[in-house]
Amino acid sequence: MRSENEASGQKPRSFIEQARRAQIMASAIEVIAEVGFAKASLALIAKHAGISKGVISYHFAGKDELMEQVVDHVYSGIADFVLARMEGESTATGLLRTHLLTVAEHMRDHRVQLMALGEIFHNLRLPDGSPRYGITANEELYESLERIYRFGQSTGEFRRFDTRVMAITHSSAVDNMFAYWAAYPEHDLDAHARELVEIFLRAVR
Amino acid sequence: MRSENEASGQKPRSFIEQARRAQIMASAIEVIAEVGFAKASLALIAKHAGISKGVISYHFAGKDELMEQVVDHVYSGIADFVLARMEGESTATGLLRTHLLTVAEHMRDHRVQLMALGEIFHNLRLPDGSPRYGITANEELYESLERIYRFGQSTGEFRRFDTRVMAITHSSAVDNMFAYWAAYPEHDLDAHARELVEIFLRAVR
DNA sequence: CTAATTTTTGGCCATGCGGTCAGAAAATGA
DNA sequence: TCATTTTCTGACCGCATGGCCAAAAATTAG
Repeated sequence: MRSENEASGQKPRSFIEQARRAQIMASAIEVIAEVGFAKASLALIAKHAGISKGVISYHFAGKDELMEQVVDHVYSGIADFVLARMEGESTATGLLRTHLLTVAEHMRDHRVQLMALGEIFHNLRLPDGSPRYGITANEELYESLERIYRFGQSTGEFRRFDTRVMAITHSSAVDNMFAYWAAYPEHDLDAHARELVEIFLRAVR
Repeated sequence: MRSENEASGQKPRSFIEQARRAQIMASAIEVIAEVGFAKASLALIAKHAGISKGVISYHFAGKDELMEQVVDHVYSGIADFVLARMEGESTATGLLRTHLLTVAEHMRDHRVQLMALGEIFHNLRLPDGSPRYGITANEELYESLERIYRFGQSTGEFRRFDTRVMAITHSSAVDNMFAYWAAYPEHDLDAHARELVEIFLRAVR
């Protein structure tokens, strides 16, 4: 989303600043994936990175900003990868198949990042106690999936159905494919994704 | 699972004991549903129940036991309700439809219980830091869903497919139907469930 | 009624948390 | 080289947590 010298903000980040932020985010991802969100304290993240705890406070406004940066980083990594692969597709069927297979392929190489993403997603809360990212944070994803399904309906590839329910179901199938594979690493991710293609293509036909 | 005087354990629970445990569990459910697992402290649960914090320690071995009792209680509530409704069904198609519709019906009347269940499921950890209930806690559910799908395959109602992937997808569709409705209470739960029936029956046909 | 037992209270404890800060160290620039 | 700025350290703060316990209160038994 942000290249490196946005017109909006203040001075550009120094080299050290960028490197430290990246290092701290990477450490946070690894710690969260290993011990879970609740036990991923700043002290532990700092220790794992081999730095003093104060450095995190120096480079980030607080724990919440660090977590949000991690989410942005990991999430845009997925989006960039998947959207690039979908660009060539012209049919709704092709878009659907490519989306499912590409997401699975990306998961294979980003296990810890996605585990951390899920932990933060489920646990981070605003100061008032309400979830920072709840289901409501999926709205953008739901809308882009609905666009594919409506496109398929408009071309006659797909039957009529509630596109919102289909998008929710699709999204949850992908999330749980990852969660299952994260718990059982020997599970065949690609085969799972191919099964999902079959399931959803039959469901919409 | 446990009626009221199991042969296994020690002395039966006194009346006061049972009442207090039920009261504390109910309070825990409401507090967790409202402020989330992380902020649901024993102090808050006690205050919400109008009792002193020490009472909880007196009636439960610790916070973990309280949480596990809540999970057992809510979970067996679902299982009892859904299994009773499924008893009359003789076809795999009927079992599948009944399962989806009955789960949705149960959700409608047990919003806070299920919100609390989800919070505990996602957040409770063993002393060593590993999840108390992860995806692996779904094994029993997956197996019972797989039994339905394999039954349908054996009668020729359903095509051949990977029953494990189907069970995971089915289970996640139900979980997210609830999560979406919990976030958007005006969402039509019954219509959602009927869409799921359509989706899965087409997927297996 | 009295003694024994169960239950409740409210304060206390050690622990770990996120965040802050003064000063040391390192990098930068003239 | 030396002054200035950036970066880092390690100690410290206030706070909330889960758990503990002595004593009070309530209940039960004889």
